[in-house]
Amino acid sequence: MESGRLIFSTAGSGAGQMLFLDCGAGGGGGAMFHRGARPVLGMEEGGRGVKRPFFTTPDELLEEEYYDEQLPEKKRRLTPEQVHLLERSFEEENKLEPERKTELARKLGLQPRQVAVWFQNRRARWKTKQLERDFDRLKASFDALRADHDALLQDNHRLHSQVMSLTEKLQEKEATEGSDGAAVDASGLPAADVKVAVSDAEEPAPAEEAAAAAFEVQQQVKAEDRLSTGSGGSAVVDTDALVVGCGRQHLAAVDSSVESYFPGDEYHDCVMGPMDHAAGGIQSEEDDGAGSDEGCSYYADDAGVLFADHGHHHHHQHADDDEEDGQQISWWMWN
DNA sequence: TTGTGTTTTATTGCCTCC
DNA sequence: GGAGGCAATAAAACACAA
Repeated sequence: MESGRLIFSTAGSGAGQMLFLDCGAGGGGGAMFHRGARPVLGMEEGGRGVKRPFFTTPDELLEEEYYDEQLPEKKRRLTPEQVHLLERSFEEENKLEPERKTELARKLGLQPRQVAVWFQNRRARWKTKQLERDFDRLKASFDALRADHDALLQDNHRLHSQVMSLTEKLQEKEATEGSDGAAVDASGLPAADVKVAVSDAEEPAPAEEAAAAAFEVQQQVKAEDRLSTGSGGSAVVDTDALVVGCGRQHLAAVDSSVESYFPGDEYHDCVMGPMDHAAGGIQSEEDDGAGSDEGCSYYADDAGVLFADHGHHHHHQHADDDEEDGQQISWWMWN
């Protein structure tokens, strides 16, 4: 098409509607529509310079002198009143049904096409803003998570120190008692691996108490380790890295990265989700505070100590015995 | 006044839905 | 296949600093 004007009538409101199509500009924005009838809300002067009216009468459009004088016609912005009405309409509903489009066009003295284009552009702007808002929200969330992660790392270091200290004390105590011939390791397992075995004894020995305390601390350290060493500090933790055995006879925390004392197939049916430290609970991707995996629920108490509820059985890691059947629970520790 | 960045109006081409 | 939506893009209009 040559650069120039294409005039045609439209099916718009009222007789004498004319469209003027200037194809000279090329590219995306070359074509301009000019409405034949005078607008209800016409263009006005404002800002800088004198503005020519975008819309003209059919007579003006047909006057050659007008063309010579006005060409090349330029884009004209909508008046504040037009924009205001369009905005109000957009707030009510951001999609435009044909009837509403026609009605708006009639009210505003615009082509229905212009109204449709305005809505389209407005939706695009809204989407951009929405993306910015979403980004800000996600960034804030990420920053908070990172701060939490940093705090956990610090806690982790502190707890590691405590574990080291307690372990040293325990070893000293064992060495002293061993040299006196008063204490004998009855478990048959290497002393470096097994710190304590809680049996039917009513009162734990002092060494056992220390071991239990050290164990509890280490449990938390291990759990936090996994959280803090996840993918770039993400809150989404690989559940495979956090496994709790839920057998009938035993309850034990097993670190899959460390060689387990237990047969793997005995505890495969209970997988621990990540612990939500802030909430004092464990979160799966779908649950808040508690989750389940194939009949095995898991949660944490106020101290962040892990529970596992396998079916109707309820195990607590620092309980001395099973609440339901009183079966013996052994404490295990690893280095 | 001018150069430059931003906003607004509009087209084009592709896609989806009926 | 036509209508409508959307992404990409062009270009005019506008804002603003130097």
